[in-house]
Parts: sequence; structure tokens; C-alpha cells
Amino acid sequence: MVDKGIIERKLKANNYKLTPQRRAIIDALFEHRGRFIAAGEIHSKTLSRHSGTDFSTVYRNLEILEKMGIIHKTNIRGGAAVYELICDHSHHHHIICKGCGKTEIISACPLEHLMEDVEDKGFTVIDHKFELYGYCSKCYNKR
Amino acid sequence: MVDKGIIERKLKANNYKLTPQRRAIIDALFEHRGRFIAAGEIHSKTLSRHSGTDFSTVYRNLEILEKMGIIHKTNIRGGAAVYELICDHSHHHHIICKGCGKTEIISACPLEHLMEDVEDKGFTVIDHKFELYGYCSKCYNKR
DNA sequence: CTTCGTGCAAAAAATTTGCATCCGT
DNA sequence: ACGGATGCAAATTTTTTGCACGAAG
Repeated sequence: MVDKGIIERKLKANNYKLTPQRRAIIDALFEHRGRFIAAGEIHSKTLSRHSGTDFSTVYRNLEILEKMGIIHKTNIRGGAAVYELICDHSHHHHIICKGCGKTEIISACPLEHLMEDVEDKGFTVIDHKFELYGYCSKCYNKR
Repeated sequence: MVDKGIIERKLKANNYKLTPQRRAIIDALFEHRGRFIAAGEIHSKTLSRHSGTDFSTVYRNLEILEKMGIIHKTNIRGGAAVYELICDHSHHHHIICKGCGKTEIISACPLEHLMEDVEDKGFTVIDHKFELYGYCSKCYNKR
């Protein structure tokens, strides 16, 4: 996934229409590329691009995007789920500090090592998530 | 993490008390070893072991257990978060079907390949999560 | 025109919090 | 006894749904 254009083509290919709201949501996610963002934040960002966009619209679209493998949904940050756009051209994973919540990017990807094993099980892999949890040096020293 | 005993010792070591509620919650998680379980299910299971246990108690304990690296919290299954006990003696990851939600276990672990890379960043890794998403053969054929 | 998408309003679900009391240690 | 843990009740926050209308292809 290189740019917004590809996402939009992918949507069309699946009979999804290109509404301004949807575009605004994708823009918000795109602007946040590489970081996690919660539904609430996506909603506010979307508002500034297309005022009036409803929260339910945001959720409905996040669900679609997730099913299509365009975004990821994860649970860090206590309560609300966070989302992240998947960009192949900068494919990466995260290490998340359990102390302060800070995240850093890991560029290595472990998938290649076990693709075969998995497809033996009859599953067709279309996406994956790899996250490391630990403590950054600051938080580690505080203990 | 081999058995409940170790979890209990780990709690004591961190000044957490061993209440019957907490024990019941751990038991519920333990009984579910290897599978995901939502807070609601944990609560019901806990009730049968120690009736009266409150939902808030369940959540407070799940938070503690997660912070201690004893359980994992994930988002599949639309709404609620799901939890899973981490057992070293049967360390594994999951592949999750985006169609029907079915999960299967992957025993290979990708972590060893990139431990060094990560610790270079100053992070101390204490836990990790690796999840594959795709379609099981049934759901794949339906498309 | 046909189908999908949206806003609105409301509900349901999930999670969190304050506080008085209770119970492990 | 002390300090953490619990239950209760209530509030918040997050997410989902039904429906009539509007808009994209």
C-alpha cells in the first residue's frame, strides 16, 4: 500500500463508494501513518476535513477498512482500541513501553520465517501483527 | 510460567494480596489456557468459584495481571477485548480467521530472530505478541 | 435508479471510578 | 493494625444499531 490512491482503488474494487466522509477518514489515518490513533481522534480529525461526520460513520468505516486489511486494530492505552494504517512501503512493527506507553518502530519482520508452517494449516494469511512489550530505558531505571 | 503457583508467588513478590476473588480469576484464566477469553466470560467463570465477585474486581485484576506480564489483552471479536494467560511451557501465537473468527495455534515464535536489534534501542523486552490474520479454508472458498 | 452510505438518536456494551468497608499479611 | 482489595452504585467511555433520507456510480 503506497498511497491513498491505492486504498481508494481497493475500495472501489470491492464495491465500496468513495464518499467525502470515507475519504476524510482515510486522510486522517494517512496523516497518522506510523503511529497508533484511537477512534475518537480519528473522528475529530475527520471533522476538520468534513464537518458533520458522525461517530457511527467512523466506526462503520474502520470496520470495513479492517476487514479489508488496510488498517490494524490493537489494544494498548487501557480503554479504547487504537488503529493504524498498514503501509507496505514502510512495513514495520512496534515495541511498546509498559511504563509510559511510548512506542518505537521495529523494521524487521518475522513473518517470512514461518509462512510455510502456517499455510500448511489451510489458512491463507493476509495480514499479521507483531508487537513487543517492555520498558524503555527511562522506565526501566525507575523500578 | 508453569502453573498457578508461580503466578501466585509472582503476585506476592509484588505486594499483591492473595484474595479468593483474585484466585478465582486466575483459575478462570488458567482453565482457558491456550484460548482467548473476554472479561465477561472471565467474570461468569469467576462467579461460579467465588460468587459475588464484582465486574470491577475482574477488571482491576486483569489490569494488574497485564501490567505484570502474566496475561495478554487483544482485540479480535469486534467489541470487547479478549485476554489470554501467558504460559511459557506452551508458548505460542495465533492465526485468526477474519471470516469466522476461528483461531488456531502457531507454535513457532519469531522473537529470537530479532532480540538483538531491539535491545539496541534501549528497550528491555519482557513480552511480545504475534498474530496472523487470514482466512481458514472454509471462509476462503466462500469468497 | 439502485445500492450503499450517512446522520441522527438511542441503546447497548464495555470499562472505570469514588467511597466505605473488609480482609490478607 | 496497615494497606491493599472488594462490593456497590453510578458514571463514563466506547461501540453498535435502526431507520429514513441523501448521494455515488
